[in-house]
Amino acid sequence: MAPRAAKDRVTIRTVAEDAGVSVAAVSKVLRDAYGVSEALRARVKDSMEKLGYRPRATARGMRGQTYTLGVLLPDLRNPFFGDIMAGVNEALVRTQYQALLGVGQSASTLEHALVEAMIDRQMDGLILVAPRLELEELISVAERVPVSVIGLHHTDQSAFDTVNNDDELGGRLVVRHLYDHGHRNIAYFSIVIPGAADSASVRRREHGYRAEMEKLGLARQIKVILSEQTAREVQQAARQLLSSRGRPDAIFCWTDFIALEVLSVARDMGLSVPGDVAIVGYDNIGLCDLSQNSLTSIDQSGQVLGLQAARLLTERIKGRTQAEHFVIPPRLVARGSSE
Amino acid sequence: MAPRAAKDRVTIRTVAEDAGVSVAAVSKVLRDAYGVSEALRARVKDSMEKLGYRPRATARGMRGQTYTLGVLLPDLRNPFFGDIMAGVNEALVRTQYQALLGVGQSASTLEHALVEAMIDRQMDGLILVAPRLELEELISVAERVPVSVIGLHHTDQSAFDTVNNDDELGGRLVVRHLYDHGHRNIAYFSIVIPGAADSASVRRREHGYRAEMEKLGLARQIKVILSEQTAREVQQAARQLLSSRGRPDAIFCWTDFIALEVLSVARDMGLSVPGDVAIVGYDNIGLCDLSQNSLTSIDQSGQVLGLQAARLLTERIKGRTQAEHFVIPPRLVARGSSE
DNA sequence: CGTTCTACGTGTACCGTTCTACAACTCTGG
DNA sequence: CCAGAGTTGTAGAACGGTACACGTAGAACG
Repeated sequence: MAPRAAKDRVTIRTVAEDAGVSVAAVSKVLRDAYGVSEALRARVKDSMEKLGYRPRATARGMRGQTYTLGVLLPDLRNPFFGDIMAGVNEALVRTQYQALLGVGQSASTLEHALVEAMIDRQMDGLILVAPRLELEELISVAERVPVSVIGLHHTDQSAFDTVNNDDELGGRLVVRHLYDHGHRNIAYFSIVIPGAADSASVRRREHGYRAEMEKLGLARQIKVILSEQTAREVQQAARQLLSSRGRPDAIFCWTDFIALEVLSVARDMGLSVPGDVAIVGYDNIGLCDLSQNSLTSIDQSGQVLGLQAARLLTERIKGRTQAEHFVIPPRLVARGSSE
Repeated sequence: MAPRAAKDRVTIRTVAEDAGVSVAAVSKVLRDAYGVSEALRARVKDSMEKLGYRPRATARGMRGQTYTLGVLLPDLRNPFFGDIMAGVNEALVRTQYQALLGVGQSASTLEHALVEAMIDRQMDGLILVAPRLELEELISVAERVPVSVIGLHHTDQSAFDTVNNDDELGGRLVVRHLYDHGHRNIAYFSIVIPGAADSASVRRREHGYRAEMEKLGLARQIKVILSEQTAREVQQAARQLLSSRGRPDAIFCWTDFIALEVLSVARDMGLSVPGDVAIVGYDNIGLCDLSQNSLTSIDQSGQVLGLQAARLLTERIKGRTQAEHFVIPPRLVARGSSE
């Protein structure tokens, strides 16, 4: 059997006894509920302190809240999600809430299982980051628990809140920037996301790219490369693209993580960046700043995304029923890979 | 109020009724407990399927297990921890257990709070990755819940299991490799970890470095640089080191994450790598392979670390009381930054 | 044939909270 | 001085599982 502490565990009853009040009174103090005098509150808090009392979240979950928020991340190797989590934790510090993460590995079956697991654990709310779930399922989840989604522009949905940067504008900014630096043959390097809705970031950035290309009279130069997500496939697609006859003179990669791979292939092939080909990413992760990468990117403030998502979620838990959709303006950060 | 489903929630009682058995019988099926016939098990499983029953982890936690394992990670921007999590999840797939993560941001107060939060949530076991907690506290935690530690060589402890690679050997391998490539003036670039015990990876690697240097008659060349963890401080320390008169011709960085920063500074200063200075990291994260980094590193198989930690933890939960200490042999992966 | 096992199920106390309903007490104003 | 309103505290029923103690039936045994 697992090692357990003796039977002398301190519960709400121990505290009540010590403070000479009822269990219900202690519970009220715990929840900052209405109907306790300052004197009683102080007395109970003293006892809790003295006894080192900590409320058991599992027990609370039976009737009330667990004060736990679940965060679903697609992947842990892309440091961008670290930025988001930093924001989430920042929003939650000094609150009673605790964020716990699950990693879905960008697989819808895993994500589905994870979301269900979080609901089974009676989490008070979920932050879903770029989930690969059907809208239908998102709604079904949101009916059971407050949800805040990052990375999907479902701005017409009332069942859950969304937090995004303006991906379409981001795409336009990139094209505009490259155009201003003399590039015309600009490709968009994207990945295959089975069943990706038009609301997905990857699509919105593509829209922005297409729209700006057309606006600049470069409709015929529009080229979208689709690769599988794995490093191997990305490299292969990049190699193929860079060795093709109509090689683009600039590549807009849908994330920095992909851009770094493309950059690697370009270097490997002896191409000069940005001389032979300019490369731009998206997310502005810390690695962009390293001189060996010096990657131009769009900053979408992952930390702010996380912070806002957590804020909206706690609001919703508190009772808001109307949906809110938060959009952050993207900002281009120019570096050596494009100028 | 948060959106909740109606009162028709399906509980263990609903299932029992539907299957025409007692609640206890259903519970037994759920837990794969002894004393249920195949026929009954099948009948109950059918009902559960039909009704879409899912046991509430909060309720289970009150008396039994929650089937939840907590993982404490120091940081989410270093992709190495993604490798570890991949291993953890791999070990847990097709079990009843679910891993949930917390991020301690390498701050002992945050880590402390997180561990307590996990205990409050009645998690069945904890995997602590390179925790910045005093040994005393580790033991205190391990007395309350099964614990498996990654990244601290407390091989004499019986209260918890440990999983590590042989960091000392790793350090030796690096020095040996650099020596073989003609380097003599080899520095160890490390970071300040307040109260880091001798058991910490960062120290063991240093030991290996020192030992091998001495063995090779390079005792007088031993040089250990200590920097704060932030990118800013690391860069500053690296710049100082690389512009000093006695500039080393090789730098062994305690992690890849740091090595990439040092590499950046070297490039920035116009130094040739490995011509002017060779650079070696530790962890062998995916980024090492990118041609712009081409970073020689020690592979410590993060995935295996995670997998073993999860395996040991579930064993301990099942009842093992004797400690196990798992060690993985490190492997040097040579790349352009050192040859 | 009676006794003892073993396998299979059941009944129900219990886990530690929250929350509803209500009692007791204190004011306030007529 | 008392009705009514507000405030502060209490009792006890949930919540949804687990696990212990026990009942029962059929098999094995001597």
